[in-house]
Amino acid sequence: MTSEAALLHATDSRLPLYARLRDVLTRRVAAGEWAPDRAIPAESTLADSYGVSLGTVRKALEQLVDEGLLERRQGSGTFVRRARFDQSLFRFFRLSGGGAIPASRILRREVVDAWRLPATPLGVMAGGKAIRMQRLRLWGDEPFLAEDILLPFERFAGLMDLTTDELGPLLYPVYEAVCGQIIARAEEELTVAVADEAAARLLRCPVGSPVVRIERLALAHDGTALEWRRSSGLASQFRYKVDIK
Amino acid sequence: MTSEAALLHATDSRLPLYARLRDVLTRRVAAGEWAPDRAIPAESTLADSYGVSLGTVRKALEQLVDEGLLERRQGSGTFVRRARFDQSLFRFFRLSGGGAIPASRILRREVVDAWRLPATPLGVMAGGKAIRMQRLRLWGDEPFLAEDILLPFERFAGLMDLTTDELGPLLYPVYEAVCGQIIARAEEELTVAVADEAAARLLRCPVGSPVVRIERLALAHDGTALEWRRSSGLASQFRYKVDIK
DNA sequence: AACATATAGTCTTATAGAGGACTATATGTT
DNA sequence: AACATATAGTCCTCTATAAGACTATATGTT
Repeated sequence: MTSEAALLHATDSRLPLYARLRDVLTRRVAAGEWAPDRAIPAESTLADSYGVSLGTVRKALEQLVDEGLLERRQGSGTFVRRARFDQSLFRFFRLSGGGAIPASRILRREVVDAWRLPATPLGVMAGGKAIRMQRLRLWGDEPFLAEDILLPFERFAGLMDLTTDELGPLLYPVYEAVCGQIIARAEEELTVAVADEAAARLLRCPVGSPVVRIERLALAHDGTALEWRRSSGLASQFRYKVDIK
Repeated sequence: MTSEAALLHATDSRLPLYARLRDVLTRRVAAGEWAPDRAIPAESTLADSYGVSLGTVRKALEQLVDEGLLERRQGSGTFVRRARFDQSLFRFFRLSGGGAIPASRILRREVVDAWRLPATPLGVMAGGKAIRMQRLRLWGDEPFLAEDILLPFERFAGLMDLTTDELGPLLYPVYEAVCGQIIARAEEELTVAVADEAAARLLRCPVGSPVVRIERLALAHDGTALEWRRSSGLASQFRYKVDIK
């Protein structure tokens, strides 16, 4: 359409055309215009809509694919990518049994005043109430990860209506199905600590043995913080591989 | 030239043209045809040489840039990228004082029979002799990393002619200048362990305190293993950030 | 010697078009 | 109902061309 074309060319910064188109499309995805796993308009359609050439569209899409926002399937279309990083655990922990998802046991679930929390993560949930969950992840009968999860109540109130059994081992799909909240990306920070009494009891290890601590802030497409969690895992199970170039 | 063009089109796999060109160029870089920081032929030249269009060359180069093999400088040329990952420490350790390189102290340097080594890394140096160095890295007067480095003697014999002072805080430039060995990439694996007596003494920490262990295998462009090292660092200084998508 | 200016060479952006490859759906046949 | 085949729609490869932007060097001027 001419309206969209005008809109694009109006953002008359010094950025090249494909970069402007990329930013425009990012905003449309962030605004939730297309649901995850849904096809966005075809390259040729976009080219027409915005009044640019096919190559320019392709270059914009290419970057968004690299960023992990989109996903292309030849012959089928270009799709909003659904983040699936519960597998991130496998990057960090050496877990026997390939591919399968470790079991979860929810130990606690409560609504708390956010401002009462020990260290409110980044002031995210300032003011309001928060849902707090404690969860244990285990491989078979062996616990290897203790999690402390914090969610802003107003967005995730629906969670409290479910039984803990209904929550299942993967939370992010539940967030989406029950609360309509979609996790787009996350920032993780790893450090090493020693197990305090609580952690030692949960992980069945001696007090003072080393644990890896993972703090994760999960964000929506538009950058608002949706979930914070701190996980403590047995350091003996920890392993991480990197390729450096 | 026609010879090169023929060579490219002869590799008549089912791979697209740009992928074949990419592989051919990879081999030329790996063969050391262009030194690091040296410009390779211009895009237009390559297009002519191989008898393909400019767009095809650009797509091939693009991938090599993404892989970290090449580097483009507008107006100037396309260059073989020099791997500079001594900064990888900063990804893993929270070091006060931004940017500066931590000091090094070489504690030991000797030639050993490779087959005598406790766990010959990947059987790399099988048979021959090896250079073994022990090094301590410190921030000011604070030691934070103890390194055990292994090199195949036949390639790195020249190192034994230098004083340990001449080695300096960065080894890879020395490898290149003195021995002509260029590190292209590396594989690292991180685990958590507890300090044994030797490590505790070096790092000035109690025996049994948690340490992060980094095992690195550094490789040449053609994939031959050039250096293996195991570093142990104070876990209290360890921190690693990731963005997940 | 210092500074401005031109110039050649390089990568970058953008366009247009043609044919191929792949996928999902519709259609027809058995 | 099951299976093959056609078809439309999508992304993918490759070509060709033109003008812009940036860098380094050469040249000229002061």
